Amino acid sequence: MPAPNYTQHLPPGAKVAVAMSGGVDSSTAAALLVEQGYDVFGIMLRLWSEPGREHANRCCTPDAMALAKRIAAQLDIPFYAIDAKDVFHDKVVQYFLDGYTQGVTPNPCLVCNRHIRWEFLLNRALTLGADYMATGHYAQTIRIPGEPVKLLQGIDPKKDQSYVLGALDQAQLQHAIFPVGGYTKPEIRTMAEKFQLPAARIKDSQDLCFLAGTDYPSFLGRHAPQTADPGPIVTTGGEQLGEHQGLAFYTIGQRKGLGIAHSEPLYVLAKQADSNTLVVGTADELGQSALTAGNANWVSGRPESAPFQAMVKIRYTAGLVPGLVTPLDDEHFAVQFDQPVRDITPGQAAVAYHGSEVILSGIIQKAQGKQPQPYQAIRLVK
RNA sequence: UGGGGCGUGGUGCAACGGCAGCACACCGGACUUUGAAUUCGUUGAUCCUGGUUCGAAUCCAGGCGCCCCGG
Repeated sequence: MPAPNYTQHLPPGAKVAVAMSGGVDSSTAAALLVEQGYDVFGIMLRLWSEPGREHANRCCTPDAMALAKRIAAQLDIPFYAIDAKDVFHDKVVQYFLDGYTQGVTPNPCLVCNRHIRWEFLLNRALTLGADYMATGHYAQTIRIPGEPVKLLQGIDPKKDQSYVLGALDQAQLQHAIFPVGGYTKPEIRTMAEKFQLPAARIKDSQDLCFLAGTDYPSFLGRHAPQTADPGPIVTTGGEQLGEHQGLAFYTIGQRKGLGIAHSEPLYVLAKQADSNTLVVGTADELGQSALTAGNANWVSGRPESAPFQAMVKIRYTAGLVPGLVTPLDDEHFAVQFDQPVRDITPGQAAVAYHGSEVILSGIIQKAQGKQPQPYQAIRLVK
């Protein structure tokens, strides 16, 4: 069994709040911390749900809440439920709706981690006397006294979640513990069995919790009906192939759902908000070589000023690709990739790594290079 | 109202007279704490009526529909 890295330089017996969800990872995290002798308590968010659909919210159904409470009781730790409905709606759901309304593809999980879990919830945990807060994220930290806390990828490359934590700052990381990040998912499941946690066999969570079991287009339809604005689907040559139902329902690189029969698969190359046009093309037209990002977060708290080579991830489930990162100003940076990269999508995060260490995170504002030629959208169909 | 061409799943195309196949789309599953991607799989068709033939998407006749030329 690998050494539990997360205990590095943690005071023995420290008081640790565990953000619980009722799932395997956070439950095992809590059990591990209890086993390590920390003074543990459980804490869980009550998040916003669509009125009338509360039972379908995957993050915090009454069932999940009851399960987490039961696990806490089994571990013999206190458990607190924290209401975060309003702040979650204001920060996350609104961000989600605004992003799609503006024509980008937002990642609400990033915002939730930054503003809900690691701000709102962390503050509650500290108020409740905690020294640290733990979550079930597959990520790792390194604490060396006198140095910034480092954020590392989880050991399990298939489960690594450091990408969604790249927006955390030092004030947050100082208090962060990721007990499961030093283990693989199978190891965690095995431990959950060993601890006899009822969550051991529960399927991993997925999809956006607040969508209430529906798909996001129908959620947009209910909460941002103005996004249902049909317009032309055209090729880079300007030929119209069909009609889209609203740019918000598509994202860069998307293949399914275009409804266009063609001799080969077509993918979304670009969304042109000004002309309400969806630009599509073949697989070999995908791929761009550079991006610029905003909302820069230097994890160490110490921004670089010179360009540097790094491995960069442009969406949650993507490989690391090499590129040159160039800081532009306090808020912005650019990345020039060594090779063209598919599906660089405004609204998603670009996260730069040195080895397994997260250096820098930002929100992609635009992709550049090998961009489809600008053209005038022309209606050619009858 | 002369000539020529074409009618096959939702779309675009294949099939020497011999089990109607492919691509795209659609639908479903897997994967995934975002949207996607990827992957596995299921549906689904010979314009109509006759004729020739052991056997017709294929050959013949007629009908219906569409396209091009008739500068």
